[in-house]
Amino acid sequence: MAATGGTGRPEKRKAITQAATTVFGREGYVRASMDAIAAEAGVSKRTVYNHFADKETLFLSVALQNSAELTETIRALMAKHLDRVVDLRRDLAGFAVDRARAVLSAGEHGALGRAIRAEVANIPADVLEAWLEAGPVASLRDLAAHFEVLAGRGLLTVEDPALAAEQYTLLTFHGVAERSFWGAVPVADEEVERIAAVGVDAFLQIYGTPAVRD
Amino acid sequence: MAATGGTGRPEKRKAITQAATTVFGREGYVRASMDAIAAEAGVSKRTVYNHFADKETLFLSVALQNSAELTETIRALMAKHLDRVVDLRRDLAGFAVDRARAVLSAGEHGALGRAIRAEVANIPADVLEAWLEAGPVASLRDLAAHFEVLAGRGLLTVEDPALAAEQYTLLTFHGVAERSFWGAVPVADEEVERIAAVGVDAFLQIYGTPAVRD
DNA sequence: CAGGATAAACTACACCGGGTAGTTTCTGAG
DNA sequence: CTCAGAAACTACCCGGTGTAGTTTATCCTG
Repeated sequence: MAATGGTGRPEKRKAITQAATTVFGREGYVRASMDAIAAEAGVSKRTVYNHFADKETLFLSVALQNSAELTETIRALMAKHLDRVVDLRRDLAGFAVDRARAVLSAGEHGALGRAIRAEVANIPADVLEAWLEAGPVASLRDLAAHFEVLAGRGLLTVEDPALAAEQYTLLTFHGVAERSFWGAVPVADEEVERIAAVGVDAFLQIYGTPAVRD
Repeated sequence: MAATGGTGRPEKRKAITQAATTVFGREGYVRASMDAIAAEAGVSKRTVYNHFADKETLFLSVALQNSAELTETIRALMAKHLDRVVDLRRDLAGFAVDRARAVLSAGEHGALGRAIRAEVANIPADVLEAWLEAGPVASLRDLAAHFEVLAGRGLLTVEDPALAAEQYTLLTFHGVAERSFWGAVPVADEEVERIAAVGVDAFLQIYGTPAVRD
């Protein structure tokens, strides 16, 4: 019967979610088996079902958790690069590179995002919305807030910070994301840096103040 | 044993590839069953295996075919909007809207692309490369050629046509593609038009000649 | 040109080995 | 006495094959 809630020993639960993240990220939802997840967690299948009602519940749970964690990671990268900007072009490019690496690294950080994108047609609308809200939408909002500050300091000319954040993301990130199929295919580091650089160039042609646009 | 080649009655073969495109697009590779494909084609399962060695061969075959067809569709849209440009902003936006609709329509045109993106980790590298070459890469090249012509006419200031084509695609298309998860989630028509409009605005701020940039 | 033989292709259906989600039962440990 | 481990069990579904009989196209013969 097992509630979806916090039944059972917390450390087992942690091991299960960790294992599920790994296996779902590696195999995708359909291919991943509950046996494999239990084995990866070093736990019996009985224990898995003691913590999570069924496969779908487990998947959606780790998906949401992963989304929030990744958003937190990106938020930290933003703080690192955009809180104390001295060289705008350099800092924007630095954030772009770090974010691309964080999301598209072979590790399971972004791998689960691939699984969600693959399974999106079979995810309930409200859960999908929650995932978006905890992940991409939140990051976009964070970035927009940073751009607003930078505009206030006269470093950017931004009328619609949300739009600027989206276009920055498109120009510096989505090209790599698409090329690497969201991390499934490796992309060389220098390629990531090159794309970040030309993306920031383009971004600054749109939003840079004259002092920085050249 | 059935070769992958041209064995069997051509019309049956056509029915099978058509059905496979539909079912793979709707269900994804793993969920789609050969029984379902045979049923959809109105053909016995044995006939399917008479034409295609196995499930993977069938999938990769229709994937490649679909990629080429979609490229041809987009090529036609480019010709329609960009061969005789009179109002650059309007024509660039018109192409963006039409392409987004063509690729992201609920119909199976782009649905198979979702299946490939979902399965990309399990696709042989050479087949993936062929798919890219017949699809996205080809479209990018076509678009770059058009931009070069427009630059020659003094309508755009373009040093690297390939880069301009990629950035145009990012700014006017990838935002919608991501938002709709490549067609899995519907996007309102006016939203597509809005994104195309602001995307073209940004693009022209980067590449427009002074006469058209305002 | 008619028509029947021939070979290739297709259908229907049963079948196999294997794998899956989820449940249950029994056992042992804290 | 409660919870978790181990493993077997149920009730499927899937990819792929084998077979026996039927359709379809082709072509040769009269």
